[in-house]
Amino acid sequence: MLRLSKKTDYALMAMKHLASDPRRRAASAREIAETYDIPVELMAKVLTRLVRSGLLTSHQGVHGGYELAQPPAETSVAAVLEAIDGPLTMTACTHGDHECAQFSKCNVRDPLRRVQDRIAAILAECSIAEMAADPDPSAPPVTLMSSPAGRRAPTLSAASREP
Amino acid sequence: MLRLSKKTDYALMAMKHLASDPRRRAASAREIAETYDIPVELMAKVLTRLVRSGLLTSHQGVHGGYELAQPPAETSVAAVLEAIDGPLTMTACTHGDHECAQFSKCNVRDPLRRVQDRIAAILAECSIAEMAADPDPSAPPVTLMSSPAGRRAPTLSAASREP
DNA sequence: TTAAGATACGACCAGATTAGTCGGATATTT
DNA sequence: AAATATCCGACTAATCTGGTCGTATCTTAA
Repeated sequence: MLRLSKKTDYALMAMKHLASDPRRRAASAREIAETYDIPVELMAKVLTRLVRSGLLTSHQGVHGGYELAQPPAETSVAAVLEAIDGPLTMTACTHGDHECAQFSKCNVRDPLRRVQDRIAAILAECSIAEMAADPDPSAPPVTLMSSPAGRRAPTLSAASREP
Repeated sequence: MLRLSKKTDYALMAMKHLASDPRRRAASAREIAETYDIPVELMAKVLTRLVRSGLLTSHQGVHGGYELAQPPAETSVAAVLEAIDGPLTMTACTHGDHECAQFSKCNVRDPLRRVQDRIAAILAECSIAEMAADPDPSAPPVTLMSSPAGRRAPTLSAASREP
């Protein structure tokens, strides 16, 4: 059913979290994981993959954490998918692997490749910034009355969700 | 990686096979399976799912088999996917299932849904007829010198597609 | 009437993939 | 030195998937 892996979900959540964090400082794996109820170790694993792919930068030590390596408008959803799950492949034969038993006789290879290209285009067009523009249900879009000087913007208080 | 299941691949192969079969008569599961080197029982299972979804009609008995229930231009790739793997869902929460542990805090649900909608649109737009229009690599498009009297009309191939 | 060729259906198994866990190493700030 | 981090690999458990098997039923043709 063309489902995204859970790790990819987590990666996108983290990317959006970082993109919409007004403070724009490093967030730790623990912080992100707890915000969204994700197992910490798993979140950490996902984040290091994003670092290795160049989408995040990391900083160790007491006030370390992760930051976006690029402005959110320049990171595509496709890039995040690929960072976690490897190249986008709808079928076994998409990337050179002629391991599919039907390879020589397959009659849908080329048409499917075209469909895949169109899907890849959609994912490449959609940026993290666009996702971040979407109002976060658990964090009201705009400061309604709080943060007079914008110190701790309300987005952070995802913990104080409605009961 | 958004990969199609093997069963879906097989289903699409079968659909295209039927769509581009010039004879336009029922093809048996065995025939299709052998053409593409697919395990017969598995092919049969896939085909019955397509029947149950109304994309094929079946006919039992000695000269039975499967036929397209509709003209190929009216069956979308999306319909085939759904017949085999159920509704298209990129994420766990797409269709009402609030079973995802992150449901209440998820910040990417709505944006992802929009992405999914766009992908679904692509799959809905692409018909089996379009796939069949694509030349089948293992079956050269036109009879080069055979069929002296045109019993097996050479026009069949992709040429005879134009509603 | 019977044999052959076909679909229909459900149960089952084995391998692969995925989600999640654990333990330990290393870096950085206080 | 202690606390808070990332980093890394190995491991387990659960789920999913591809594929198999057995059996029942239908339909045609000899």
